[in-house]
Amino acid sequence: MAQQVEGAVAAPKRRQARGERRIAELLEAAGQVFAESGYSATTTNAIAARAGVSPGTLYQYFPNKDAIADALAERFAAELETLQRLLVPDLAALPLDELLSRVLDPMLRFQLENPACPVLFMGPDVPQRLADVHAPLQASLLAGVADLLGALAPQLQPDELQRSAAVALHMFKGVLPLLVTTPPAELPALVEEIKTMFLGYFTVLIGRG
Amino acid sequence: MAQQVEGAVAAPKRRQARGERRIAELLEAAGQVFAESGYSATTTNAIAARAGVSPGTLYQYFPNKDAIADALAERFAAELETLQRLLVPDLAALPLDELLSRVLDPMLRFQLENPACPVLFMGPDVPQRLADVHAPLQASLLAGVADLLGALAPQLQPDELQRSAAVALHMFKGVLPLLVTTPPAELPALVEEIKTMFLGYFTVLIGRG
DNA sequence: CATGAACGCGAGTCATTGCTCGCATTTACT
DNA sequence: AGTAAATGCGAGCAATGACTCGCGTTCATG
Repeated sequence: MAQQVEGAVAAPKRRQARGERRIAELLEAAGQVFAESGYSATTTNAIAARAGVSPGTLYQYFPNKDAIADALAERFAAELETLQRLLVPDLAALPLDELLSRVLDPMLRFQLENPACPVLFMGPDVPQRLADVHAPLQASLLAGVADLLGALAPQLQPDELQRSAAVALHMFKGVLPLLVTTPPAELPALVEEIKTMFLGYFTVLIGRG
Repeated sequence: MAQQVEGAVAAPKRRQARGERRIAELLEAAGQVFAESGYSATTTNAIAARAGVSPGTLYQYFPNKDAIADALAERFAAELETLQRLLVPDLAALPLDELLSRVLDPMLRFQLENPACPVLFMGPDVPQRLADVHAPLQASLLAGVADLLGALAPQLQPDELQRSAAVALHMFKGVLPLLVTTPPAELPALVEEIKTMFLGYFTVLIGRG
């Protein structure tokens, strides 16, 4: 991030100010185009055009199309890993609706600001390597949800917890497209509705003797 | 469908026996490949190869790639329209779990047998024309769900019904990937879990005075 | 069997798109 | 100002994939 000093560390590229900005712009543009068109249908030329630069400029900062997706996905992975730390079983002590707010609010905000995230993580047309790279994160998220559910509903068996956690994650994924297509004015109501959805499901899970 | 007669109607192609079979094989293959790779990432050559024919043969029956997706989508649309007729508000008289079984069982079976359906109807990379063609069906499904919900929870306002119906539909979409990746032995349990998910959500919606 | 039409093939064409290269411009530092 | 490196461009190169074409095969009919 900070290499104004001439001594420099690791990657001692000199004039990084513009470069870093360009990279950020390119990733932003890539995120938009990926979100709109999916992975295979987006062209590098479209990304460059969206960022307002020429194809050559794009390829000065990224060796190929995959690398762009990688860089975006890595950023997403880092943020998701941070968000995942919210999924501690201690939360189970809270009232269910507050628990849901604590977990869902940051998660939904992140997804709203990064609509390309689900495309790159779960699109059917992403390069296999990218899918492999993020399988562990998916698994870890799943485990986090399963643990939380286990704390909420101790009577459930491990395989039931796995299944319920998987269903919960897929419910979440499923409503993401709604987030980005909903006009901002109706967002709060939608977020409430999503919480209601989880509230209902989890209540049934907990209430099963 | 049945044109053994030589008089013929509309499209009086003569030797349809083999041809119809090929078309069915090609659509079946296309469904598989679309489901695996999404629209833009599937190549017509891959479809032909999956069907065990040459590219030229494929293009004898379909003018272009879009037409293949169209044919598949039209078939899906027809089946979905049939399934949608199950969504009558009369169902609201039934116990909630039986209502859910009546609606979800056929729906889930259809989706399980046609994994390409969500890809073609909701993929971000389908040609715009295809998306337009099926927007009405989507809207009609949404209205059906909203009506059913209205019968179940009469105290909800129209805009709340719309929102809840949209969320319900997206929940459904979201769990579809689970269906096709779940080993057959665990399918019944998954289906039960999906019903539980809707049961919880709808119960909260109904129970709100 | 003869014949014409449907069927089938797969190498080849053409447009698209990922990507490169040579050169011009900007910037940081002397 | 002088410089060298970083940045920028956009016309093109090459690979991919949608689609065609000419020819051979199979089948329903007379």
